[in-house]
Amino acid sequence: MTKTRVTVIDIAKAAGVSKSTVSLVLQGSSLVNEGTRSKVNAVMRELGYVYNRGAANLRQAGAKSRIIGVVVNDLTNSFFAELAVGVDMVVQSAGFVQFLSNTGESIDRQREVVASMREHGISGLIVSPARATDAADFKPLVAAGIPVVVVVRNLPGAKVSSIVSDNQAGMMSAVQHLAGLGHRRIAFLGGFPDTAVFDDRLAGYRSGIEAAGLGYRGELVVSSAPSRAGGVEAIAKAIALADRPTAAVCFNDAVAFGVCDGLRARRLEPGADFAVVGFDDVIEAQAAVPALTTVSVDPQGIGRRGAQMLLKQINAGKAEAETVTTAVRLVVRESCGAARA
Amino acid sequence: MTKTRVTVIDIAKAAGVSKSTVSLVLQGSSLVNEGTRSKVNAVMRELGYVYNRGAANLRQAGAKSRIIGVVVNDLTNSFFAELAVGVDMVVQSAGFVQFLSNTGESIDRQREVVASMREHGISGLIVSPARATDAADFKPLVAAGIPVVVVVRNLPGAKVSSIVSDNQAGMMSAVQHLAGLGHRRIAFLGGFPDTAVFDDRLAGYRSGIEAAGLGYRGELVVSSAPSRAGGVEAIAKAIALADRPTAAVCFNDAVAFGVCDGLRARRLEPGADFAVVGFDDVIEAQAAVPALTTVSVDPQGIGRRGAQMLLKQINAGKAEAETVTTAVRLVVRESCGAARA
DNA sequence: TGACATAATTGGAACGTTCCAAATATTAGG
DNA sequence: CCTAATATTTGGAACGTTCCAATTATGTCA
Repeated sequence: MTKTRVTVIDIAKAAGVSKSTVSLVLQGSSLVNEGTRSKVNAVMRELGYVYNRGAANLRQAGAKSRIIGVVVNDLTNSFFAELAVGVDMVVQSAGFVQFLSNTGESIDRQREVVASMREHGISGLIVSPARATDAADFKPLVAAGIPVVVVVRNLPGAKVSSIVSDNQAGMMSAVQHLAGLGHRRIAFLGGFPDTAVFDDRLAGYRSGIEAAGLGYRGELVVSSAPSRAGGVEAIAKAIALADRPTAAVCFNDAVAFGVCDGLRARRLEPGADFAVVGFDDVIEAQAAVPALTTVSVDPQGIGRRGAQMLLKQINAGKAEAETVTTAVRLVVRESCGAARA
Repeated sequence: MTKTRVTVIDIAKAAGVSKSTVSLVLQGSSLVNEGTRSKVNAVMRELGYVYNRGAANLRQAGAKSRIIGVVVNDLTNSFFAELAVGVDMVVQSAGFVQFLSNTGESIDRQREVVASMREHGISGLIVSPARATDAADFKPLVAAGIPVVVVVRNLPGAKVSSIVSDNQAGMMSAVQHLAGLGHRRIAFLGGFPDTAVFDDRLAGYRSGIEAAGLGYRGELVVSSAPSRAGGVEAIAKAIALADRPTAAVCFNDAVAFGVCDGLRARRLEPGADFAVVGFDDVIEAQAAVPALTTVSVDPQGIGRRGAQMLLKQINAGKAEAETVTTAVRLVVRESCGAARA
């Protein structure tokens, strides 16, 4: 209806004060008289005033936009959705708003999205980088004084803060648990070898194998897409091996679910005929049949923690890169066959 | 490093042209000479120029912010995550960015979030409203010329566009399918009666019952929380009826899973001893045991469609409220017992 | 070459806010 | 009633962009 928006000047005129006073009220300054304040507030309500943050942080000439950018590589994976929710919690209670985008593992998209966020003047960025992201990609951001926190996947070589779960310890405990149940041939299924997370988890697998006194054998490591479909594929290859494994640790829960599908297609019951352990503890893990034994990483916690770290850096005005690995724990349910034993 | 950011004026100076020319280049105007353009572009790259969208749309005095707000009521539910991904797809390829927030069904949070988005000058809003959202809540937005599209849950009485799935037809076909399998006593389980979606689905149930020549009987309708736990509760009540049902359509898939749990707890096998049909076709539906027969609604499609509708309204500059119901289809799997027959 | 069209460029003046220094009101102390 | 202190208010001048009207360069035609 009204073509022209209501500005501080309109408020000022209507309330019989100056625009500066209105601005003071907006900022909750203690300089302004109580009576004036309430009158101004009343007028604002009456005229339906909407604060123009764009204009404000144009003047404020700084990174005071109160926008936090969040970039995840796969929002359809509930792990990352949970992560985003965790970030949102602390970001919102700190009076910031979240700018969330999904890259779907596309590195071009990621670049676009980050550029766009920068144009909008985000005051910080939390990112779970797409595969094969170049460590130098976030250089310009930090050079411009915009704090960046990398979560879930770390970016070796990049001078940014990061929070990753303890992939190595988690995978190691999974392997040792299976070994403790008597399995001697334990496969490692799924995941793309060109990621740091894969390397970490594989290293944990290897340590677990060796700690259990089993020999590490390369043919038991079958990589694939880190998805349900990838899991189906991986288990097919593993089952075809001459020296067939009796158990598997999977790159993540999605792969584990795929492995279960693949087992059933071969009339093998996960848990009973073949032990399966996942990684992540996504929300579906406990409701699945059989309930998935998996390494729990609390994505929401990582999100919250990452957001706290970021806010700290924003407030400090200084980006001291720090790296945190969060503890994980094995959650034993049914798919490993422990219930039977 | 550099305390002061690079502006068009810096570029202008370095390139030996005026700021107006630089602005023209930024907008891709055809007025500017090819040579000048490339020189300006080169300088921009060299100095690491970052466009300041805030300043731009301050001047442009309009809703040209290229930000789309997306508000969902539960991001941890993969249904809504998928929806957001669908929105993001079309929004991004149209050169907009997405501002996503999660309300977690809190109506206060929803208000905050929407207010904040407005301050940031969103040019449109897509919202899956929290429960019990007041139809008048989005009035100020549309009054200010900001298009709003409501998805998934409709807001009767609000003059905004909306996209909802065809709840009525979906539920009706589910009932008819069960009737076709020979069931005469079909229950409707789960959901809160104070929502428009519930009313629609219940109406569909009723039509289905009547179309099949079965009498509608109120005691077969058992409401509960639309969750897994609610499903357990609802089936307990239904089983206790004197004239016990032999099949049930459920408010959504979560309820349906709970119903399966509840049946098993009574040594009844879903699919074989009691037919269960869900609604939504969440990602877990096909992997569950037994695979869930359900009404598929394609959240990503709704997201895409909603975004297209919104963009259309933004471009038209005029919000012609339209309501679309998207088709749904029954996906027959195992939990209805059809495989047996 | 002059006249005129066309192509390319350019200085302000906005946009809605915050900041600053300065002005004005109010109060207290003598 | 004057002075000094304190409490409140206030006009500009920014911020980085786009728009407009006006200017200057480049061609074209007779």
